[in-house]
Amino acid sequence: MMVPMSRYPFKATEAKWQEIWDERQTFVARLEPARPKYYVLEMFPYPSGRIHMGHVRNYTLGDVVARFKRAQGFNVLHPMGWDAFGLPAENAAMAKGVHPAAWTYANIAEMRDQLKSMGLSLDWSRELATCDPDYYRHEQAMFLDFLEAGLVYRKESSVNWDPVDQTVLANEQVIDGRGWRSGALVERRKLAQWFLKITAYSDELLASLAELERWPDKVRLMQENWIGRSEGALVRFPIDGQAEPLEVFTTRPDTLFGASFMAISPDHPLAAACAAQDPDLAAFIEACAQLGTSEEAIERAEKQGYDTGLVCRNPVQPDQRLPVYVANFVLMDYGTGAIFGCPAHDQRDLDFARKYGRPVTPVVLPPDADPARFTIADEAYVGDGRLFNSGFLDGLDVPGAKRRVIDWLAGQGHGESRVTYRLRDWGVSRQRYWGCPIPIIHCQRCGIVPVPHAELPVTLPQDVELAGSGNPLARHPTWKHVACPACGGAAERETDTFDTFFESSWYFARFCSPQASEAFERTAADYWLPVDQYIGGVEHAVLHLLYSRFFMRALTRCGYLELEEPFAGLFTQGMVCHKTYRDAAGHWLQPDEVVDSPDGSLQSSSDGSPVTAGRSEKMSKSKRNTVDPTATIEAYGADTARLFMLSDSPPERDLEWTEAGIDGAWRYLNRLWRLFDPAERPLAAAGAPLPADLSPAATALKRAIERTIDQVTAEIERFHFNKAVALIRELSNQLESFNPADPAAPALFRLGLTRLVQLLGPMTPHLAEELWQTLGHQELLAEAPWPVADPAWLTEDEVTVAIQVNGKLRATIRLAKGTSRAATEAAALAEPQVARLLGGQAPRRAIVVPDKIVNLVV
RNA sequence: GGCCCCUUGGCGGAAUCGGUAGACGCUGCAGACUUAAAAUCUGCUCUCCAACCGGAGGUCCGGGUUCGAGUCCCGGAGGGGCCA
Repeated sequence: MMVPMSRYPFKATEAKWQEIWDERQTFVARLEPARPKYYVLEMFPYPSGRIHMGHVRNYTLGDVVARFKRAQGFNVLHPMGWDAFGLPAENAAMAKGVHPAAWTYANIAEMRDQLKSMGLSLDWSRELATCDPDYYRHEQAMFLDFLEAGLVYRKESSVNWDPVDQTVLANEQVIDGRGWRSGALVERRKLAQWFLKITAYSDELLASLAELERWPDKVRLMQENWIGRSEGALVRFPIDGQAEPLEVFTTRPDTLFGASFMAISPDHPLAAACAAQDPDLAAFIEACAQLGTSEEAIERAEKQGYDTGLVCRNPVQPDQRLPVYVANFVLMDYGTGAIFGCPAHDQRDLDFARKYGRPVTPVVLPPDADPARFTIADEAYVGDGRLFNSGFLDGLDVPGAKRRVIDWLAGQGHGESRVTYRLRDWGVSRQRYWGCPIPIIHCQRCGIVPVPHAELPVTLPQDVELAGSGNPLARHPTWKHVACPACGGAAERETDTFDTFFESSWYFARFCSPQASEAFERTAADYWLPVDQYIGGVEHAVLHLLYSRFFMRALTRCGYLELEEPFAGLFTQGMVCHKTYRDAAGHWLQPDEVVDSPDGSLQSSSDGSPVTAGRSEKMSKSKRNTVDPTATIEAYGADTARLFMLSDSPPERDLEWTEAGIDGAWRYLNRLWRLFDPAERPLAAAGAPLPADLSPAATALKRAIERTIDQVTAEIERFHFNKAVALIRELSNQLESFNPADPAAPALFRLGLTRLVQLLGPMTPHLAEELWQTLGHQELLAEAPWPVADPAWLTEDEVTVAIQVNGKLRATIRLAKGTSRAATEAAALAEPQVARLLGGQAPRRAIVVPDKIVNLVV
């Protein structure tokens, strides 16, 4: 066995093993019902053209889990696909004159090669792209089934409308109230759109969060906030001269006696009714529509109202007249689209009351305040206290007053308790070309007609003109014109396409049977689902993950699957960051455009002008602080990049990309390579037993080997990959410095190196596979079982006990494990260093924790 | 504004339960090898006092609980996230 002990030839080695894994179909998953399964999934990428460091980190983390679980004997499913619909393809098409499909598939081809160069243990036979009609035909069928199940409806809803581009904008395309492309002021416009009834599951989606024990608390909290359950009351305020009362949802019914006005949303039907007789009001409502649709924009805008002239009566004190305003800060989508204003105890209401001269009556008295003198200046009091100025509620605390007033309202027929949610139904219509067509036909006579299942998929037309205004599908000369499936008359297709979150809400289930003619093959889905470990960025904490949870419930209701929670375990990784650089003019510079001077200053590599380094930020094109993973893999190999991704930073935290860190990983791989030099460290024959008599050093090494197996296994299980790497490095340091002349050395080297390679397998698979072969193994490391520590060597017979005097460490002693309290204390007192400090005095008190610590108090 | 999280050497970080703070690595310094450099190897690298032995301080700041606090509690500062 001759191994060339120069530098580790990563290029040839990585190519060699990737080819072997591929040929032997090592990572192709097969349904084997008798074996325990483990489904590892990383969030699939958008095919933007090139992978970035965030991908490298994400897929490295997932690959460690996949390879680890495989070694532990699980039947692992680890697939990859493409989130292939979306706006960037349309933008690229317009900018470069390529068809979105051509652009997308070219990007996929490129990125597939890049991912393959990472040596990931993926089952590529299950690859899918969501823009493939064979994929999206199923979601069209799902939509129709949801429609039938009552989970889909169509309603008028506000969208951000760019009046110059004549197009609908997503919220993130609105920057400071203007269209990102045209720069025109964005308007709010009503459009009939399709909605999925996610709110039908509000309570369930909220309650089940508690069962997602392997999800980060942070994400569960975010979803909880997003669903936003609030308990309160529905209150009916009679309107003078009208039969129908004004319905209001409030979380503070206890402050009803402090009401001083009513406010309704500009979109409220009552506002429209009043505007019909009042042109000024109509103009005001029009102006509110300029505000855009985001809550943030509405919140930041100045509070404005318009008095409709209508008057409500306060149910708890009917003599009180409450003017009704149309107000720009009341949202139609939340509660009932109407509120009562209690200025003393709500800041927004207070600002409004001050502006329009409404009275401010405090009704909750803070603890210790004097009821005769307590007044509200320009800050509302939102805290706890006792009710006053409130008739039959006087003297109650806030929760008590809420219960009391709700009982009273219910008794009088003026209201009842009510739970509302912040969560809104999911609007899935997008006025774009590069998305899944919504399989609906609009017929003049029959109305809304589903496309018959047999005619699915509704595919996108190839010939499309993307430049221009409005929805490209609507502008297409022929595509939308069809015969009505019901009456045969002339009708038109729906020209909107689905939100791309639609595709990502079920792709993980499709991976179980990606070629099946039906959406899911039940045996496969039942076997593989749920995903055991899902890994991705925290930016998807709410939308994607919540939609998917809803989707599985909806699919279950429609008989597709039997599954509630798609992701049993979730891990959210941190971002990859890098230093930022700017030249004297303030332009961002790429890292490779900056050179270090010997004096420590930074200069531009092109013209030598001075450069300032900024703080480390998430890698982004705009800050030009990206590092191309392919260049790194070219220069150092995939294993180096992977190892660096796992070292140092815990995976949930942000990782600082540094050249020094990459160098460090590369040096370590070469060090490992040299560790296998048979001239330096001859190995015993495979299977040769350890000598019976071990030197103390050999015993310690043997123990270290076994303990490392045990600890690395535990750390990988806990996702503490940085600690696992540290432990592995520690063991290789010990092997490196072990005396080759020790009689047990050849056997210990073989054992230690074997274990080292096995533990490294999930992290640096190519090098590990190569070294595994060097050790003489015929089978692949990728198919070898995970090592198990010999428990006999995990227990120490001697332990180090720390001795403190008054809480300060003064000495450490070695004692036999399990030494009694009394003996431990005696040994501590006998320690010369301790005896000196005690000066012959007996300690006042001695705390003894056997095998751990002694604290002597004097 | 509300809720939640974080803060440990020059740097990334380690320290399952309240029990030896700084594992592992990066950087830096010194040395070995070399004609020289790279690569590699060895040693040192929290601060202060001390030639050495050793000692004092130290986990954002201020309090508290405890024999003992990076870890628990209260208050504050700074940073981040979510919701407004």
